[in-house]
Amino acid sequence: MALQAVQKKPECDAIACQDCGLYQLCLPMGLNSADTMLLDRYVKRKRIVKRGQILYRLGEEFTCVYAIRSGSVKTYISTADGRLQITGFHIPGELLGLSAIDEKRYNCEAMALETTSVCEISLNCFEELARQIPSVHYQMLRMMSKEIKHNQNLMLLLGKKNAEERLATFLLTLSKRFAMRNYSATQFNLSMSRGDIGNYLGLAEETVCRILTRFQEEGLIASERRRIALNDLERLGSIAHEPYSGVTRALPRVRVSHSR
Amino acid sequence: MALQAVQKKPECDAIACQDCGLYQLCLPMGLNSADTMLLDRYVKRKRIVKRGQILYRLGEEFTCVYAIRSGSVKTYISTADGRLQITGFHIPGELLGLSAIDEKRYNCEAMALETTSVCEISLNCFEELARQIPSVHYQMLRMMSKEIKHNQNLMLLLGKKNAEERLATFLLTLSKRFAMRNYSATQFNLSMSRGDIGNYLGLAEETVCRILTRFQEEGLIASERRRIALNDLERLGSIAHEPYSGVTRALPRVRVSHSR
DNA sequence: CGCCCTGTTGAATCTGGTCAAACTAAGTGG
DNA sequence: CCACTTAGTTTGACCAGATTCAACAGGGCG
Repeated sequence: MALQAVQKKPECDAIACQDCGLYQLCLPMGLNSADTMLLDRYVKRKRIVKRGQILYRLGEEFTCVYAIRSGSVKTYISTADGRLQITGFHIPGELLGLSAIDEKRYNCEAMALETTSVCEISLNCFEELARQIPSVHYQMLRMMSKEIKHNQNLMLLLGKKNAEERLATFLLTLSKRFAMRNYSATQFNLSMSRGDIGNYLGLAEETVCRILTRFQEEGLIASERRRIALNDLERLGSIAHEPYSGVTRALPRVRVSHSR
Repeated sequence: MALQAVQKKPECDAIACQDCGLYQLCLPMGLNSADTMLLDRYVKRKRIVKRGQILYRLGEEFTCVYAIRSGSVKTYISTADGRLQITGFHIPGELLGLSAIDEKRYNCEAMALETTSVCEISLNCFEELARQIPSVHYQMLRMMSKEIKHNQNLMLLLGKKNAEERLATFLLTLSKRFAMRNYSATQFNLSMSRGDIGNYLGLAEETVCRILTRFQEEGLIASERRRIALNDLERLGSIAHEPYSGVTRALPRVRVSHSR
């Protein structure tokens, strides 16, 4: 039954897995080599988009999901009067576009932050894939569930955290995502501008700068332009005030908090 | 193929559909009477929770999804130091808990805002249901896709809108959801407190009050405590600055906006 | 009937935004 | 290769919207 995850050991090798984010969808299902072969057939086109180019537009017909191979992408929505809100930054190994399933139209716009290579998987192929390997459906549910959780944490950040907490949270979240993909957790470069970071976190560009300098003065980080090093994950963590995970015990005593 | 929605006319009657939110999952699939019968078998328990009682806790094992029959529920997450962020208000006909699928634990806490009646559908039953009616999977994807879109709009609100815009957006969104379920779009009562509204919108309780009074002075609404009437949907809409839908043309000229 | 919770209003404070300007890095074209 | 342009980043001064603190009013429930 698809709803119960098959938890065999994955057998496709790490290189192939890193090569294309589509594997992320199937890896946790424990595909055998045959399935992995099968998978390869469904990756139709590889596409390169340059910095600033659009991968898909808001409202455009939902035709493909995209798996990022290298580079990075931002997704954003906007008010009718033109204010943008960046809803996510996406790095290699991540899958894009799935949430368009309901309306058959992309519900955000995706723009490359740097030269980016993606796999395009057409919807038809994807459906065929799900027919061949039923637990793909379950895997899709898991990924969307993960995205919902991520978005809820972002809502907590936007609704309740102050500027310092937002920046610290942002840096640590990035760090964890890089670490998960075997990149350095303490040293990486930001493919997005200060403006983008501010936009994403609900802060002004200037505030982002000021707080980064403050972090630097306090020895928490070292940053020069896009290059950044996290020198004190510990202290950053205590600044960030991560969401409560709830595994140890019930929620802490309710403090019907106002924001901030 | 499940990914392609079956778009037959629904055949189960409206009363049954309103009776239990589970139908919402199946309605758009165009179930025939036999399937509808089948569905009934999977609704195991009905449960009544009183105001302030918890439906499920954060981190608790994912055992059931809940369909709201009557009343209303708030869901929220929190920082480790006890600040809460309400992530959603839920009204009759809506389904709760689906996003726990990834981690097999509820990723938020759900509390009744008033005396509320829900259907508990155990995961096992749900899986059995999906086995019997394959497009249930597809329907789940659609619902989660819808939730993601909703959350993104909330991120836009929290990141870029000022207090007036937030309140106007909130009232209109509620109005639309009520209208969709054949309740009045212009007159309803808020089951949540001013504090809850403020928490949800990233504002202080006092700010919510002040702006509601301002709206009332300007004749946009009439409100006395929990009872509210929207007198000028038009003008509320222009205050709200709804998200750009993207159907007519490309995104408006980029204005790399700071927040507020 | 009185207490308590929710909602409302006022005044002071402050975080973070806006505006302006300088500076740096990276292109770009002559 | 260099002057020039452009985009991105940083810092300072000032300001405004929203929060905080506080006091009070009114309903509803025990």
